[in-house]
Amino acid sequence: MRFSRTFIPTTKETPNDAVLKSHILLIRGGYISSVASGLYNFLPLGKIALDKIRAIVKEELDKAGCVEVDLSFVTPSELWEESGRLGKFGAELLKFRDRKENLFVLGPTHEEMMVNLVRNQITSYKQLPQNLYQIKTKFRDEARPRFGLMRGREFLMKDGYSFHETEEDMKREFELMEKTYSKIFSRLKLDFRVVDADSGAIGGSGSKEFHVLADSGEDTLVVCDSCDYGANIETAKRAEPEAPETVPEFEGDLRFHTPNLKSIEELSRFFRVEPYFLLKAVVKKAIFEDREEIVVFFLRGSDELEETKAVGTVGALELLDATEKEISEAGLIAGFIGNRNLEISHYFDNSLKGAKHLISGANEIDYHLIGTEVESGNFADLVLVKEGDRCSCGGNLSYKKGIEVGHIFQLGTKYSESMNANFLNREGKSTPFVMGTYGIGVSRILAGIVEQSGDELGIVLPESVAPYKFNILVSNSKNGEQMRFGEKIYEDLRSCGEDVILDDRKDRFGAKIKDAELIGFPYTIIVGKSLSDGEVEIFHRAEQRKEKISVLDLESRLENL
RNA sequence: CGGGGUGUAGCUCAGUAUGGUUAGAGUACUUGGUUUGGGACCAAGGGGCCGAAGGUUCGAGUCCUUUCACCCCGACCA
Repeated sequence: MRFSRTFIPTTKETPNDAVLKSHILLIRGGYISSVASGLYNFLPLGKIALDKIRAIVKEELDKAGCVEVDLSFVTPSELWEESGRLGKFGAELLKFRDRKENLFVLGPTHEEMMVNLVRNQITSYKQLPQNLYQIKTKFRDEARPRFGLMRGREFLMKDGYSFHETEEDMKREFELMEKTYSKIFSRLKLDFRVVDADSGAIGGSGSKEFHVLADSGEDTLVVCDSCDYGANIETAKRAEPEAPETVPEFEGDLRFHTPNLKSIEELSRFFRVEPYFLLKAVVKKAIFEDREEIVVFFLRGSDELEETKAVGTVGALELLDATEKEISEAGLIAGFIGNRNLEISHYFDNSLKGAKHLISGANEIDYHLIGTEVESGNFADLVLVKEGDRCSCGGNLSYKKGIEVGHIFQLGTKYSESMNANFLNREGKSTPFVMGTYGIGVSRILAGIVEQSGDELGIVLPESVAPYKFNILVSNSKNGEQMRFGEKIYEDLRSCGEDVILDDRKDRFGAKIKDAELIGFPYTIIVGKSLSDGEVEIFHRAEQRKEKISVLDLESRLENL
């Protein structure tokens, strides 16, 4: 490609509506342009890069035995009613009617469509397993699109769905997909982590996310420094912390006057007791589909509540902070809440199983109980894992920020049951498919790569993704000798099948090299004034290094890049 | 959906507290000339419904009302 003939609108200024590095650089580099909130055009460079990522995804999936399809983007609302997700997905679904007043949905994900495709077509265990995927535009009417390609409304996603005879076979495929995804992200030269994830409302026994590590990531990951444990903070586990050495000797629910002492800190100081031995009560209002309820979560005073875990524990749609009014209406006294004689729903964190020598609220104003115990109740993992907590391997846990680029899911029979998608098993019995579902955010990967490797000069892309591996920069395009030599390398590389672009624009050297740095061509061959001495330079973008080389050695040097 | 901010040339922004020539700069663009290794210089040009609608006024980019769009923080995010 000749630079002068393609369309690469680079800008010197950073666009006023971009904040994130990847967003700024992709726009400045002429990869994308914005259309409306959460909507982007892919310009020639962006399109090529996206296609290259897409090709890698496809290649690895096909190797793993997956089969590509392409389902219609516009999906009939009936399918969504059938699965029960029309209301649940809510405002994120972009709905509209056709001229006959039929309701349609722009696909945000395609479980329904895919189940609909295979049901009544795959009818026997002999046709299983099957793993179908597509790489296709999705649309989610996000409440707040942001960060450019990172969280757009329209985006390119690979979504795959597998169908199995048994749970075991689905798990086998799940593991295969984990390996396949890891290969894909490795080929894309991403620094990524596979972590345990919250299965969420969708259910299922296992879910893993693939995160590109980057400070700008929206998710917090808990990772171990000595084993390969990693988890989204929403589901992260830790080894039980060791109890402090000084154990308070209180026993037997002694009522103690504690006027106005409400916070963990105040109580800890007053009683000279580690927060570990205080019973912390967190009051929330749980919202269910048909009702609301005040719920109390008990933790050790040294711990904090992880809300996603709490939501899962009570099976609520969401948890809101309870207001003072709601707390007192529920018969609770803020600051003095304890587990004794507590009428309303409450849950204990697992770390409180069999806990003794505790100090808790007495459910009575200005009184606490000392030496109380937790004997029985509903226990669950509720705790927010903190940096510095111990991993079960003994290592140290710390936080990292991640950009979610992949998510694999053991779905089970949720959709096949609700949508009546069955097959005949070996016993001749009609059975719902056991399903897995696997997603990759293809356009988000492009943002993730730039986020992770972009530097102060601009974009840095791995060769596997870069639109052009070689950029031939003719320093002075009016200089016949330079231009002829540039043309020659250009033709040579092209005939070798390399992705190469010839910067034949009439700009000066400074402007062209700035663009080369911004766009991030892996190698820029600078044909300049030293050509008369028989030399050119190769600029290595990632290392920001210039290499002088004799024109005689150029060909063999380029072959080895 | 709550809170905040911004809309003026392709892009980045002045101008708006206090209304008043023909609305500015930089950059980008066109033409001519000089220049040619780190976003050149000189000269001459083209480019604006001042987000939209309504209002106040002799007069509105500027004041008032309504509205739309975009961005940020939060809520939300299979």
